[in-house]
Amino acid sequence: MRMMRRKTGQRGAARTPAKTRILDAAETLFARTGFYGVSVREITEAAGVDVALVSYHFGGKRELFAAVFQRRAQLLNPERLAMLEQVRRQALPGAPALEDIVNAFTYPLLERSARGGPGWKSYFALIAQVNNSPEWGPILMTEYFDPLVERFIAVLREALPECDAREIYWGYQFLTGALTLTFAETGRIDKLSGGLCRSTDLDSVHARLAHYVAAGFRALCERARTESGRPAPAARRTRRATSGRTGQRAAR
Amino acid sequence: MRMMRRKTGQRGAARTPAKTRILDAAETLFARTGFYGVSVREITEAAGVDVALVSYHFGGKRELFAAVFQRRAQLLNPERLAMLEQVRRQALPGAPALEDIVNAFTYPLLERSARGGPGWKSYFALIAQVNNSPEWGPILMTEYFDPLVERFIAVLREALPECDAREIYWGYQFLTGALTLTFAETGRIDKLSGGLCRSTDLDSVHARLAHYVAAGFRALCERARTESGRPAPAARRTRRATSGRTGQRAAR
DNA sequence: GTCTATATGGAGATAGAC
DNA sequence: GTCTATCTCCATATAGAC
Repeated sequence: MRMMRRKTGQRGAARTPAKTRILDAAETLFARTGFYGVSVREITEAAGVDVALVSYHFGGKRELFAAVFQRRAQLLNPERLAMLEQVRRQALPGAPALEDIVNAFTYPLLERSARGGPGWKSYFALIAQVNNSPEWGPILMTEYFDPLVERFIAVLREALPECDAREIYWGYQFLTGALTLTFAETGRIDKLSGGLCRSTDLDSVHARLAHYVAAGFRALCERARTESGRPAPAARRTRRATSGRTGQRAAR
Repeated sequence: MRMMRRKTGQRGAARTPAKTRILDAAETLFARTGFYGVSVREITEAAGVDVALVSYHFGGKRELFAAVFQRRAQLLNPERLAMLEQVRRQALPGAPALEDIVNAFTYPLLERSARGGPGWKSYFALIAQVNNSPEWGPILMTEYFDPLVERFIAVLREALPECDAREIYWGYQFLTGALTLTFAETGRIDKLSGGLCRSTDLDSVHARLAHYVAAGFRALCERARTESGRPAPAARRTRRATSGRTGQRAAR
């Protein structure tokens, strides 16, 4: 995509390889309308290469989709792991603050989506869709990101040693949902807020998400400690934590 | 879907109308692979009706998609609004607890996804995809849900009168991201947790999400109050809130 | 590694009979 | 309201020349 030398024709010294051009174009287009919303012809036309090269280089459309997904995951995950380990070292002999753990998880992503260029931007929009897809999520997210996630969850558990593991898993799910919706940059918050917030403003997300999530984790652990057995917020009575009955009960 | 009387042929007294059968089948299939991942032929075959009826009843495939989306939104939103007003009344003369506001927003959805039957389950999986789609999100979510969201945000602002509006909008975005990923039920948390948590267990989500989100809102308001001007968690020094430098800074 | 040409099947939509 | 038949176009994939 960036700096491409105009279609086919001049194969001078430094022309981008067809395989890369296909990956770049596919990334942009898949991010826009998903796997089924783009044809390989659209991709190869945008890339300025021949249709048949998708089969040659990747095997088929599905393999191309996986290759797009894998390419940048490989670059991201080592950096995120390194940042996590750095955070751990600096906190020794104690455990790191939750905010720092969450930040090590999200910052490398937010930073690249904000300032890494259009390829990264598309990539994260694609992740938003895949993460929420019953078809692709269990395949691609699991394969390319869950090893890293397991490491993060292990460190979160160190930081919350009293906390039931289930609270951590649910807290992580809420985190990844909030994060990936951010990547979709649908502009919905722009309209809702009358322009006060912009979905492209990832620095604002960076400034807030780790605080939000860390507080959420702490609340889950607190809840598990004090009200195990209680089914849901709607069934409580005290003010400030919750007030009155708010409607139907959860269980039953 | 439920109780359908087997294909075409016996048009006895109470056969489900073709229009409904199409909506039901489309809901299931769109939820699985998205708008482009299903053909109208697959839909009408699953519905046991003729292909041409999609054009006749809806105009075309895109209009069918919107109709699927609209059908249940119309049922949900009045109930959510009523629950919100009930929560407000019961809290008078004060403002409701954040947990109760969030719960009024999420409970009618979680409850139906958990116990409303397969149609509702598919519907929410579809919402998860639409909410994270740069193509459909800005159109469908905005049209069918944002009027309701604006009302919720107004009540949240009443409950957090000192808080900058931007914090509320970002807090809402994180909420809707966490909620809709839950609806996708990708089974990722099952694998990650080794079976300790199940993505189909929406009662566990109901027991946790409002606490998590309410704590997150409070943390955002606190952050805005105490550290406006600070760019991000990575740049702080105190322990427990955050510790040390964790890596690159956010802004600049 | 890249391109031409083609095989084979499916897409969405509609005119018009019933 | 529903179905038959068909129009037109596009999909993915591959065989084989260069």
